[in-house]
Amino acid sequence: MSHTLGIRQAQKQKTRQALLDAALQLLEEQSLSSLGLREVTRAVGVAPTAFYRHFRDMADLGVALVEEALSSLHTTLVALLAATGDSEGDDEGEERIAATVELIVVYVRTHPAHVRFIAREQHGGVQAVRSAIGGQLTLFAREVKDQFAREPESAGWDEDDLLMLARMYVDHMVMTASALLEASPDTEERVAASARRQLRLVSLGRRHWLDER
Amino acid sequence: MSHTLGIRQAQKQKTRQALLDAALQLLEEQSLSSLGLREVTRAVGVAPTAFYRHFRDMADLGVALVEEALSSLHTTLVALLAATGDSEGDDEGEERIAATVELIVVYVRTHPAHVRFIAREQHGGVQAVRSAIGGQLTLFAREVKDQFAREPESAGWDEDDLLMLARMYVDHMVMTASALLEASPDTEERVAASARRQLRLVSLGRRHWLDER
DNA sequence: TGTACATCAGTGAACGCGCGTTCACTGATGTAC
DNA sequence: TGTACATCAGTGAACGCGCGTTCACTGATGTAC
Repeated sequence: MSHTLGIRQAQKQKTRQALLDAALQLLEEQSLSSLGLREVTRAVGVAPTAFYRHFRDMADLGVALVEEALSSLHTTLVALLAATGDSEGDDEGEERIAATVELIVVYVRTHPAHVRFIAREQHGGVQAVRSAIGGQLTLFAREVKDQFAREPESAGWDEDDLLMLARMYVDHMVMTASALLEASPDTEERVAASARRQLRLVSLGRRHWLDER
Repeated sequence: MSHTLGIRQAQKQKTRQALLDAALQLLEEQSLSSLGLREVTRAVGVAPTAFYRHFRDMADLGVALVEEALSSLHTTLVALLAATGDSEGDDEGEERIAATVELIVVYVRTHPAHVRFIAREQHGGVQAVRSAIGGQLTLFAREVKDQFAREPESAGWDEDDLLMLARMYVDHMVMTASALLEASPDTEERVAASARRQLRLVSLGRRHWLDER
């Protein structure tokens, strides 16, 4: 009685996923606007024309990749926020900062191609993909803001300032992830240490935000 | 007795500059890895083969563009640091922050194509161009660090922390510039205001950096 | 200043190649009875 | 369960096109005497 999706549809989805995977791998070495449809189908082992059964063009595939990449990032972010919510006041947030950076390090290690894709296409040459990424990052910032709003340190903050702070965190995460990509295994710890100090600085600024009136 | 460079060499340089200008304009709508040599020569009005008198390939032209874009940014940065050096202690640095953001706003208005190029190719698909940009930004960070080192607020800071702070400023500038590009004339002021608040937050963090020991 | 030769920025024809897209097709899967 | 027809993911040939690169060239500019 279980709904098994049908052989045809299952096979179609498998091909679609293969196209996405192949594209993502090819995009490690080039940008979306120079990636060809034939390159992708060749890598998968299907005829070029099969591509059209799944995507209108490469921009369309790019938008699908954004969805895939950022939904996995979303999972990570939610985990990060949950971990962030507890243990307060005891160590000035040092533990949270370490956990945040560690999560980013692990994410980059497990999803390097996704991170590279997002960093590259965030300002890349394909309009539809840029908008998709921008929209998702704005959503992320709003979630982070909502989390911040629940924390006691945010008493007295107005909405705009909270959103600004959240954007700093999100942008900093993307930047750290991208910096970790370029790092070799032995410079990785340096990058992580620098990211932690930057978060510490922002956290200090946050704590003193309302001091001056 | 003045050295007038010669008609031939002057004409060559003029063509070279025309190629750079045409490429920069074409790159507003696409990324370097998808820009063709023939597109560029067609826009200038010379034969495709003339390209090889000036550049080995498009990556080579890209590196030349990085030099052009970041040397004008360098001029702006030096002006910014000079303006930053004076007037201390009276208004918590609010004036300096306003001046910094205003300088970025003006720079983006006067050099939008250069800004877009740097933002796009910083993580783009052409290795040589990525390295060129990365190297220049690192140089910038070092200059900013040297300026910071001269300021009284930096007493007691170690080298690594100063460099980290400088990188935050440089990265923030690039990010703000890129955000301003996407902004319409009526959202521009919102972006600028947010950038100022972010700088204020960092500045607060800087002031309290040594508090905790 | 004038002449003879060298240099070299830009030309234009030619090449082979891979591209995106079209089209009519095939044959396994799905559906109706 | 079996049969007859519909659907549709993937095929393969064909197309016109613009690409990067080669090559021998031209003619204005530069140089030596």
